[in-house]
Amino acid sequence: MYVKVALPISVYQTFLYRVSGYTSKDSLVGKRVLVPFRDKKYYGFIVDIINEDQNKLNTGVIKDILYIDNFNTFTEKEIDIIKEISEYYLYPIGITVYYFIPNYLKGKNLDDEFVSKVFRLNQDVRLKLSKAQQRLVEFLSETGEATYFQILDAGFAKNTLRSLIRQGIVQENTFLERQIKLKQPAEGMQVELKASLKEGLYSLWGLSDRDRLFTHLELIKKYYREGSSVLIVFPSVTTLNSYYQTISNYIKDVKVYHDGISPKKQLDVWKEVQKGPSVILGTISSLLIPAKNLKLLIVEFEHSDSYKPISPKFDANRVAYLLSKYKSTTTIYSNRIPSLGSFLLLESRNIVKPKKYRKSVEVKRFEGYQKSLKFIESIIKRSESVLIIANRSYYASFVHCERCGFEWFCQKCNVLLRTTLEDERKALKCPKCHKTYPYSKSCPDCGHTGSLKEEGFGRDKVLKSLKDTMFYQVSLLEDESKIKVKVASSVDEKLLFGKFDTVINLYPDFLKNVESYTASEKFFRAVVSPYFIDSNRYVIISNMNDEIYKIFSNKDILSFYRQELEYRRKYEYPPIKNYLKLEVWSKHKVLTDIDIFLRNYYSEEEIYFRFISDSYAKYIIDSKDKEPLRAVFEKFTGKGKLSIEVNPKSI
DNA sequence: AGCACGCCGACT
DNA sequence: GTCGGCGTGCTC
Repeated sequence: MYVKVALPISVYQTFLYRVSGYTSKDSLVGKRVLVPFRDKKYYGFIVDIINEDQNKLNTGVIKDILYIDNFNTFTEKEIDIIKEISEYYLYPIGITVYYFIPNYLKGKNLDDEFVSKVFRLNQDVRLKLSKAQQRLVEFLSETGEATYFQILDAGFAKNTLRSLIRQGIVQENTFLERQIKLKQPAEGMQVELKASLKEGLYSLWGLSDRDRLFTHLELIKKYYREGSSVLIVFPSVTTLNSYYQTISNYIKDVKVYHDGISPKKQLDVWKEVQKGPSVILGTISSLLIPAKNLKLLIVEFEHSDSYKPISPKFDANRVAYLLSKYKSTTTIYSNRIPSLGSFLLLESRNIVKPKKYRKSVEVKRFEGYQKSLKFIESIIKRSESVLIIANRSYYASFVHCERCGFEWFCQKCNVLLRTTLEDERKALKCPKCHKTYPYSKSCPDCGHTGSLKEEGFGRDKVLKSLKDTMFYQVSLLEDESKIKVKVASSVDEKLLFGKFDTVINLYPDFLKNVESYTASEKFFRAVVSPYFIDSNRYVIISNMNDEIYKIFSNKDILSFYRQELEYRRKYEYPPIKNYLKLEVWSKHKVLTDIDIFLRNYYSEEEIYFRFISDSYAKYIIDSKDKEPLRAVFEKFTGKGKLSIEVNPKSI
C-alpha cells in the first residue's frame, strides 16, 4: 500500500511511500511516519492513501517508510482542514501540519533549558543594546509574549535571548497552575441561553469579562455533560492562564494545551483528549487538537493579532470556521466588542444578545501630562480601586508635546519614532524601518517651543509618576492583586474578572492621529473595550470629545462600524475587500524576473500596488486568482525570501 | 529546505 | 588542466 506523506520542507507537493502490514481500512491518515528523503530521515505525516493499482501513474523508485507511530496525531478531519488551510493560504502543506503538532513529535530542541517557557519584556529599557537585541526587544514589544519556538522561528539566536534575560530586560515565565476564586458570583445571567445552541457560528459580545466567562461556563457544562469536548482558544498564554485560574474552580479536570507546558505533557494531553470528552484551554497551536467529539469551540478575544501568525500565515478565526464546517462544532467568537471584520460577518452569524449596560461615560479634556496626573490623583482620592489605562508601554524614549499631546510617528510604519544621536546631533528614528527624521525644537503641531519632551506617558511613566507623588500603593495590572491603583498599557487582551471602582483611559487620542486607514478602528476599540470592564465609573482623558460622545450616544454602540465599513467600501480597503500580498527579498535580477512573470498573468488593474527596490519588492494584488502566486513561489523559492499573504490584515 | 549537477572564471 | 563560484532542478 502507498501513502502520500507531507514533509516539513517548503514545497507544495507531498511524497509517495510504501507501507506494508496495513490495509486501507486502517486509519493511517494523520499518522506520523519516519521516511528516508534523499540521504536524510524526516518525520512526515500521512495525508492520503493510494491504492496499489494507482502507483502505475508514478515514475521513479518508491521508498519504504522506516517507522510509523502506533497512535494517530490527527484524524482524517484535521488533515482535511490542514489541506484546506494549505490550499487557501498558499502555504506548503508539510510546514502547515508541523505548526499544529505537539512539540514532542517534532523531535528537536526538546531538552533545551528554554523550552516550555514564555518570554515577556520587563520594563523600561535604557541600556545600549546590540542590533539583534534591539530587534528581539521590538519583537517582544509587538507580540506581548512569545514562546521559545516562536522566538527561534522569528530568526533570533538563543544567545540574544539569554543575554537579554541576564540583563533583566526579558523575563522568563513558567505556567503556574494557581487558582483564584472569584468573590462575586455572576450577577444573574443576562444572556438568554436557549436549551442548546445549534451547530454553526455565533458571536458573543457586549458583556464584561466575568459575565462572558459565566456565559461560557453554562455552555461548557451543558456540552460536557452531554459527552462532548469543548475547546476554548486564547490569543496568549497569559490570557489563558488567568482564565484557567478562575474556571478551574468550577470545572474539575480542565486540560491545558499550549507551548508553555513541557513537550511530554503536551503529548500526554494530546493523547488523553482523544479518549474521552474533555474541556481544553489552548492557544492557537491547539486549534486542531483531535479532541473526542468536539462540539463547542470558543475563540476568546477573537480580534487579537496573535490569531494571524507569521508562519504559516493563516487566520485562526477562519480555522475556527473550518472546524464548524468539518466537525459540526458550535463556534463562538467571543469578545468585549467584535472586531470590524467580525462585525461584517455578524449578519451571517447568530448573535448571543448583549446585556444592556447603563454606565455613564465621562470625558475629561487632556491638558498635558502634569494636569492629567493631578486629575487622576483627585479621582484616586475618592475611589476604592482605580485602573489606569495608559495605552502605551514605553521602553525607549520618544518625543511628544507636553502641551498638545502631539507625537511623532514614522510615515511608513506608523510606529512611534525614537530619539537617537546621529553624529552628536539629535534625530528621530523609526525603530522598524530605521528611517531618520530631523529633530525640531518646536512642536510641529501647535508650534509651541520648549514643550517637547523626550518621554511618553506610557504605562511605565504613569506608574513611576504615581509612585513618586502618592502615598497610595500603585502597581502594574499584572502584579500583586490587592493594590488600590493599577496601571496597564492596554486592556485589550487582558481578562479582568474583578471589579474596579473607576476605570481611567488616559489619552487614547494618538491612536487616531496615525496616518493609517485602520486608525479610527483602533481608536474606537481603545475607547469602547474598557467600557465593558466591570466598574462604576469610566473616565476618558481625551481631546476627542465629539467622537467619543458620538460613539456612546448611539443607541447601538456598534453603529460606528457601519460608518467605518462605508469608508472601507469607498476606498476599497479590507475587510470589505480582500487582497493578495506578495513580498520578496532578493537580488534585483530576481525581482525583475518576478515582475515580468506577474505582469504576464495579472492585468495592470489587478496589480493594486507595486513597489520594487534593489533588494525588496511588494505587491498588493486585487484578484481572486491565486495560482500565479503559487507559480511564483514554486519558480522562485530558494532564490530569495518569499512571503505570500492571502487576505492580509493590512495593506 | 538542502543537496547535487553543471557551466563559467581564476588558479598552482 | 583543476578548483570552486552559484544558478537550476529535484527530492517519493
